[in-house]
Amino acid sequence: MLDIRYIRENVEEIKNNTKNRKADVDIDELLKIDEERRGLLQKIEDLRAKRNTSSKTKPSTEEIEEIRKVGDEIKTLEETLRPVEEKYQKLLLKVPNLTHPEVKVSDDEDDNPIVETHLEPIKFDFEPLDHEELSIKLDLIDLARAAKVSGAKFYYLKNELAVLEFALIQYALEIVTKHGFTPFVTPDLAKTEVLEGLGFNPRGESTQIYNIENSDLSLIGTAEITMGGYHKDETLKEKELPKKYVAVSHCFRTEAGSYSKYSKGIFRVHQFTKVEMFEYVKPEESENAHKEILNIEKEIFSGLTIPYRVVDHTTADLGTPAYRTFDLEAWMPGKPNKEGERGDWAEITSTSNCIDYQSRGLNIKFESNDGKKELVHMLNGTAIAIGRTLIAIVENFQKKDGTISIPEVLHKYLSFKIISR
RNA sequence: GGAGAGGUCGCAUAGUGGUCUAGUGCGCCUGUCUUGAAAACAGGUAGGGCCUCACGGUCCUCGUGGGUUCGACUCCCACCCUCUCCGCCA
Repeated sequence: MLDIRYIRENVEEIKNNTKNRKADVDIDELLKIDEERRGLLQKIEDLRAKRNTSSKTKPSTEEIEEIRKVGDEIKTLEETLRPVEEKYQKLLLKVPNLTHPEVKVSDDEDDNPIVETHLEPIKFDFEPLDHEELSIKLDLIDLARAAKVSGAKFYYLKNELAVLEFALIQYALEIVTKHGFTPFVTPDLAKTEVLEGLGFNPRGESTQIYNIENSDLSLIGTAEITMGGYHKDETLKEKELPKKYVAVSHCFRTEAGSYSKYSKGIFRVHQFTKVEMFEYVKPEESENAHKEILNIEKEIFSGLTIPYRVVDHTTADLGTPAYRTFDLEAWMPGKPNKEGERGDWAEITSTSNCIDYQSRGLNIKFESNDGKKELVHMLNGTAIAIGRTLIAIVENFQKKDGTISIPEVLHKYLSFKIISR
């Protein structure tokens, strides 16, 4: 979340930012509620102070009667405050993070500037299939039975693809740990307070998050949740920073409201496995840390020889907690482009610098060597999202004879170099 | 899941309705002493909100949330976590 004091003191900037980011939150309303809240708080505290001094020592009968009235008054005001406080919290959580000055202001989500492109899209001397057609032909996924057992947008991985899941995890872990990241396997569920502190909205309308009935737990949509919550309510020492983590988890998404979006095969699913990088750094280091994470993502996909490009999210496409976000988009020969032809770029990784937005929400600080305490900066980035990477491999490395070759960097984890039947 | 014990200021402990605005020890910081250090002695040692230019004031937090009471670390209820034993289980 943002600092309410900052919002109060920079109203125009916040309003402008909120508009640029197409966030659905009324700043004037927030400020009004905030004022109301502080007014009530002041009254309550004055009354409490009165009661505290009166009740210090044993009061007389008349005094008790008087204090009781004060108590009743406090209770009434507290009841008035409660809904105000709730509304205030709700509104404050909806205010998006500040935006990096280099981010392009746009109201078009598909307007993300292309930073660079690595490898040209692969040219085929035959009509390439999409991953669904190919995978079913080669008995690598089973969507029909997944629909029977779990519903639409679930899948079984079979044969070589099932094994590839683990090879990709190992490949990503090997590269990322080489850069000094500590490996983790995390819980797949987390508490509402953690989700909210990180800027996610687990219980709102059209949420992307599955909630567990009769509990305050949600299925995580990314290990960003569990690794971001890892140091909740902690004060880290300056010398232990940066903390660099890489975590394997399952990710669950309801995909509410995504009916019109591309969802062939396993492109858009309710569950997938992902290896995620997460960092806690000093404020002055977050910009460089963000670049480093992006470079690791590039290293991973360059290693796989998958064509990709890097895009820089516009204000319209930034998530609530992000200050700046870069995506890698891989070339997917089977995905139809806007003109309906086969072959398009598709998001395969995403890395965000959330600066102090999440650390404020979760109360994560660091103590500098001279004893000062300050909020840390928090960043996340995909090392590898298995499902979409499988799509990229299957589609890009398909051969005319219907087989699929496996990128060389993965060979050491596998007993096969080609998928054929 | 059942039975029992417990969760207090960085750590360890005391506190069973009103000098607890939480004591003591350790640790840490400052000072005295010392060439320096140690020891000894003295003092200081949480976080957050609100008001204030500031000095400062005030409120909240003893696992969490409710309740009883003029007043709750202390009493009642629910929940969470840890430990021991039993049961179940990959």
